[in-house]
Amino acid sequence: MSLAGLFDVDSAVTGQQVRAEPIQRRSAERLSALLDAAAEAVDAVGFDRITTAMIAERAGASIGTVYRYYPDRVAVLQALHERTVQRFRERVVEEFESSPPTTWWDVVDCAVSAFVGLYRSEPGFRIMQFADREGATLGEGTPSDDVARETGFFATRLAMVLAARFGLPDEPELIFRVEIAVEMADSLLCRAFLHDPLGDERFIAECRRVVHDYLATFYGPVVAFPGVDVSVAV
Amino acid sequence: MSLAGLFDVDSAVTGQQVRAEPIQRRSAERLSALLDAAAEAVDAVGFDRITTAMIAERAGASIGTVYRYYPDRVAVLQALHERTVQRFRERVVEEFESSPPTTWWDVVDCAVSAFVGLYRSEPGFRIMQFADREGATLGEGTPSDDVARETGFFATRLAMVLAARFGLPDEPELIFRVEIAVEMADSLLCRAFLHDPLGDERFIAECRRVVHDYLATFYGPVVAFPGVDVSVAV
DNA sequence: CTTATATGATCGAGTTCCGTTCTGTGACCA
DNA sequence: TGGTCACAGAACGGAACTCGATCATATAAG
Repeated sequence: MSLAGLFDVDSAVTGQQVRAEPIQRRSAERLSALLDAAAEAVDAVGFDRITTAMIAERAGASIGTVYRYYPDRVAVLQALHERTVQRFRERVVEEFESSPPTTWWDVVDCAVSAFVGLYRSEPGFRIMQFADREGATLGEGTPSDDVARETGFFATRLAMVLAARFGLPDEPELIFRVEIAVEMADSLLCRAFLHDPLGDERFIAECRRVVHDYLATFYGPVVAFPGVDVSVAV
Repeated sequence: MSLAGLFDVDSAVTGQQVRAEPIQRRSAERLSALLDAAAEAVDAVGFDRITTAMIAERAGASIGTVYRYYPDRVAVLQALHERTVQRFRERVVEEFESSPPTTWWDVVDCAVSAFVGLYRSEPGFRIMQFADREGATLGEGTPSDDVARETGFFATRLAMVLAARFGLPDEPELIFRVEIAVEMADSLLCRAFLHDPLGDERFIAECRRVVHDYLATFYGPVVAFPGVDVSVAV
């Protein structure tokens, strides 16, 4: 099983948020144009301030067109979220290919780099944080419970890679620990970009260190880990 | 400077979200009744499903009364958030008094216990997570930039306690590291309560371990720390 | 102590804004 | 030329928010 395969598109969780599959090619372009518009709007005004009219206008479409493809407002945001998660996975794979990982740490490093890179370049990337938490707040009758567990899903995939390719023990604990690591990294990276659009380097660096140290507690330190002193200081 | 003083009410960040200060005593009761109602509503339907009418009805007031005290819907949620943060601080102080801390770890431990305890007992406590992130998404023209930095504010206070009472070096790094720790703990504890209303013990325990290990990297391990093996395993 | 008056506090119908639906019109295909 | 796909924007409904009328309380005057 290849790295790319593990993270690939087909294995993604697909919520049925699209109302009508695009028949003509023109439609597919409209669809992505709508998501692009939503992504811009996310950066411009934030999640909640987004109006359907705003999305339609930025996409050069009309209100009706939005509702042709999505059942409601939040479905658009969910679709954007899924596309963003997908692009994140693709970006991780790209990082793998440009600098093939040789240790489990390299895998984590690639994931962090991918996250940071996309946060800087991809409009509306902050939507990553959003839906994960939001799915929980919807609480009771949410149909797509899968979406709420995106982070857990990604962690599971990542754990599989680490087990299959780098000999980490394939136990249930592995998934749990990777999820812990993902959760920590996510929060620290989001914090890094909270006020700084380029991302506060101190938080990014500390994120790498924290994740490394945490996993190294169980799976041994990586030799020649750059810039981190694992020993106890002061 | 006492522990209680460090966390006390007066030093809290006060966003001017209240439209009119209550003159008569009756008003103060109304105000807290509105927040109580909002808190119930948070648990009942989640953030976004909350309507102003819902808050008014639960509080036994009318729509107009809500808008007498708060400029808009989100201001009510922000006020609830601040009150919750305040109660969290008070709870931490209570924990301090019931079992006085003797090491820096005890302080962290109290904070975690306070967080978990309130999540279980205080209605609408999940609002903690919310506004921190949300303040950021509001982005540009937010008048109260202070509110967005609640976490950072709390971390600063906590760092002061650790420095003043437990001899941790009073450097800028301390604040930064405490903020990292708070950020990690926050995300892991929220994750613990994401699907489990009582909080997943595994995540709570791992939160304690992670925070301890991180701070111990800089400030030395705590002797006889319960149940955590600081040495590298496997 | 009673009454007058000002101001705080409350209410809820009315207004506006926004999400969503629906109907009419044009574009592509057989 | 009939039929389906795609689109636009007016129309609808509900929720956020405003505003003037009304009630409650505190202070001042008699």
